[in-house]
Parts: sequence; structure tokens; C-alpha cells
Amino acid sequence: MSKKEVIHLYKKVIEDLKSLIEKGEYKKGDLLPSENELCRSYDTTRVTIRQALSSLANMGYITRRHGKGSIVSEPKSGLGILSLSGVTAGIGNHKLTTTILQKPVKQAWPDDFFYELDEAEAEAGCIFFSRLRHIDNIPVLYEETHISNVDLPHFSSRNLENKSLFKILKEHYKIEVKEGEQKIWAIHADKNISGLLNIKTTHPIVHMKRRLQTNNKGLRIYSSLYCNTEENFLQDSF
Amino acid sequence: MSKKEVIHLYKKVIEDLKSLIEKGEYKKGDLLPSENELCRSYDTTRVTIRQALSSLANMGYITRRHGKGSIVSEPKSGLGILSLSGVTAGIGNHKLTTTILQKPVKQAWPDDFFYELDEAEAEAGCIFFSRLRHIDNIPVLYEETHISNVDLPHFSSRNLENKSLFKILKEHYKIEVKEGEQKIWAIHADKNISGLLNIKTTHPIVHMKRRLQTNNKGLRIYSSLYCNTEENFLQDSF
DNA sequence: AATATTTACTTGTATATACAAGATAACTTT
DNA sequence: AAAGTTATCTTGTATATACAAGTAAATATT
Repeated sequence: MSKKEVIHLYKKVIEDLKSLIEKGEYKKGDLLPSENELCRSYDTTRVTIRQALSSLANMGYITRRHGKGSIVSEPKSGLGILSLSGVTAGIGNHKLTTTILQKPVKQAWPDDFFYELDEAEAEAGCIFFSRLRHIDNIPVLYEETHISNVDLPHFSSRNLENKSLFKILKEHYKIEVKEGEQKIWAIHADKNISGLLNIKTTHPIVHMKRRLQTNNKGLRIYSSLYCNTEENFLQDSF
Repeated sequence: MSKKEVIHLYKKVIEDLKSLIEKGEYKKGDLLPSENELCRSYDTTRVTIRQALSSLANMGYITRRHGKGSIVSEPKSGLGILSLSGVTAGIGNHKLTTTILQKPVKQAWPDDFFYELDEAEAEAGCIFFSRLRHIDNIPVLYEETHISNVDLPHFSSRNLENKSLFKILKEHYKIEVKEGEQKIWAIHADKNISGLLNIKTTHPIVHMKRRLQTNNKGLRIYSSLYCNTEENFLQDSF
């Protein structure tokens, strides 16, 4: 009894074009094939092709211009997901490494958890892990992550060191972040954080708490992070 | 020679439903009329109604559920626009006031402007103003704003004290923010900022630089802000 | 009473078609 | 040569229709 998994044409068009853009075959500023050309390629009609293109436009991969065509956009870090950049044009030749301080473990939610949980979520518990990120071997960002405990086969054993959490969730479980909120403070590091980031307790750091919702109803991602922004900054595109 | 301004049916559907949601006639969790009902109301077909509904879903006004209907979402602060919240559930009974330190003036871009400008933008110059926001009469956030100098009739004379910049742009000029990026640092206040926010220079504050793109090609909004997050935090929904 | 099944509603995917309107280059007129 | 026109490309809006598939309540079966 195989899962017949109908793949829809418009989704195939999205995936195809998305991967061509991500692979760099279409570069920023390029025009995609016209709607009618795509219709011929996929043997379909404009309604279906337009469904795919408007979705790509929505995801920020292209912008559409009346009478002109679909123009490939600047690659985005995607849907408000926070990324860490060096002051000098992106990470560039800097070395970004990640250390897992706490491997993913299933546990109950902390009593004083910083966001409200719905009933099902509270009952199911969570997966917790923490990571420390370095740029050129200097610790820069400490992050604690709580994920709602839904069925994610083999998640605990996955390697979180090199790949981003979001890539793993997308590639292995087809989970994508849909929306979220974040709260931001500037604080002085406490003893714990100053030790982790190797800074004085008078050093200002960014403290951020985020809640991200995904396309999986029951799965939310909560993270609390502390960042030393002396040599770097936190960057966020939306 | 009047401008015939064809209004499109799908846009009318969007505006109608949007305003009903904003007015609270449809509340969070309510179901909108089904696609077929809307077809009858507007004497059109599902393709057109679906174009409107998918747009509303995209703007975050509704979520759509296969086999169920269109569910009205929680009102959002909108597209990654930063808002300022008190630690206790929103602003609530706190008093939020704004002081204009520098009224909007047309001027050339600063030589050391923090974002790259395109040619047309650089040539046209900018509108600059700065504001200081207080919560319960305590200064909390200082913001400098640069806007590309496109034609905004009477903009300089508008009252920026009570209404938000985004509301003014939307209501009077039909300009809406489409996307943006922001960079975040934690720093110690310099003399200028510590004076404005009435804090010591050892006090950690959030420094944020943002670039927002609008539906008007030539108009971008740049802002640089400094926030004392001791009693409040910066909040961002996306 | 508990469990399937049917039915009627909902949204999702798709085809086929038509005309409007913006963009651009080729062509014609002045 | 410059200016206006046309032709032809592009995307935008819209109608009409069909069937697939998720949801939920009514109905039939056990």
C-alpha cells in the first residue's frame, strides 16, 4: 500500500523554478520564461502557471512586471528568519561554526516558559537543545530552542552542527516557517552568558525571544538567543 | 478628462472583506462566506473570488482550510513593522506620546548614509525627520527617519505626533510597506543618545537600522533607532 | 449504542478561452 | 532625424466549467 502522493503540476512548476533560482541558473535581474512559454513547457494553461508564479512572487523569489515579465529577485534569507551576519558584507571568508551544548532531548516544558502554550502543546512536551555559534572561533551567539514535541522521526540524532535547523525541518519533514513574532532587548550579560560568550558582564548584548509558527499545525519553534554584537550584527529580512 | 480608474472586481472584494474584518464585523475565528456565496454576492466566478481570498490569506487577514472555509485571523501588526510594546501585555493603560525633534525637511542624503542608494534616489534627495517616543512621559525610543524624496503633497506639514508614519503613508498616499531588512545591535548609549533617553552611558540599548521597500518603486524608508529596553521591549511580527 | 456509509457542503487543482493593458521594437509619417 | 503609429510581445483581469479531496453532519448498518 504505497502512499500515492499526487504531485500537483503547479507545485512542480514552483519547485522547478525555485531550484533553478537557488542553483543560480537564473540570476538576480534575469527574466523567467514567459507565461506562455511555461505553458508550452509544462503542457498546461496560464491559470496554472500563474498560480505557480504568483506563489513564487509571494515567497520573494521573483517580482512580476506587467507587460515585461517575471524578474528574479535578490536571494532572500527568507520569511523573517533571523540570520547572523558579519559587519563586512555577509559572512564572506569568515568561518562560522556551531557547537551543540545540549543535544536534542524530549522533556516537559519549563514551568516558567516565556510564551503561552496551547493545551495539546503543553501536554505533548517539547524537544530542547542549545547551541553556541562562533565566527572565526569566537563565540558570538548562544541560542536555546524549544520545539513542540510532534512526531519527527530521528530528529534527535540529526546533526545540528553544520546545517541550519530550518533546512533540516524543510528537507526531512517538509516543515516551513509561516509566521512569527520576536521580542528584542538590549541587556548586560549575566554570569552564565558572559561565560559562554567570553565577555565582561558590563558588555551590552542583544537578547531576543522568538515564536515561529510552521505549516504543521501542532509544531511551533521557540527560541531565546543572546548575541554579542560587537563585531557582528543580527540581520533580518522580511 | 477624468481619469477613468477602472476598479477591478477582485480588488473590490479584497477591500470589502478587509474593511469588514478591520471593523470587527468578522471577528477572529469566524468563517467568511464560502466561495460560492461570494460568487453569488458579486455575480462572478470562483477564479475571481479565489484571487481575492488568496490575496487576503497572503496579507494575513485569513487562513484558508481545505473543506472548511476561510477563517479570520488574529489582527496582525502587519508585515514586519516594528512596534513598541510594554512588558505588560501591550501598551495597555500606558501613555504613549511622541515628540518631533526635527520636523520633516527636504535635504541631501548624508555623505555617510548607512545604506546604499540607487542613482535616482541619490539625486532626488530625501526627507528627514526625527522623533522621540515616550511611554508614561519617560523617553524610550529615539528614531531618525529618511524617506526618498518623491512627490508627497503636504507631507512636511502633516502631524507625525499622534499617527504612525505608516498610517499616514497608507491613508493619504496609498503607500504600503512591502518588504524590508533590519540590522540589530546592542550598544552602550553615546553622549547624544544618553541625553535624549535620559540614561547613563553604561546603559545597554538596542540600536536598529532598517530599510523598508514600498509599493511605490522610488520610495524607500530608512530608519535608525535607539531604544531603552529596560522597562519595555521591541516587538516585531511577521 | 457504536460504527460505517452516504450526502452535501467546503476549498483545491485544472482546462479552455477572451479581452484589456503595459512594454518594446519595428515601421511609417512628418 | 524626429515623432507618431502599429505590431507583437508581455502580464492582468475575467468568465465558464469540471472534477478531486477535505470536513462534518445526517443517515444507514451492525
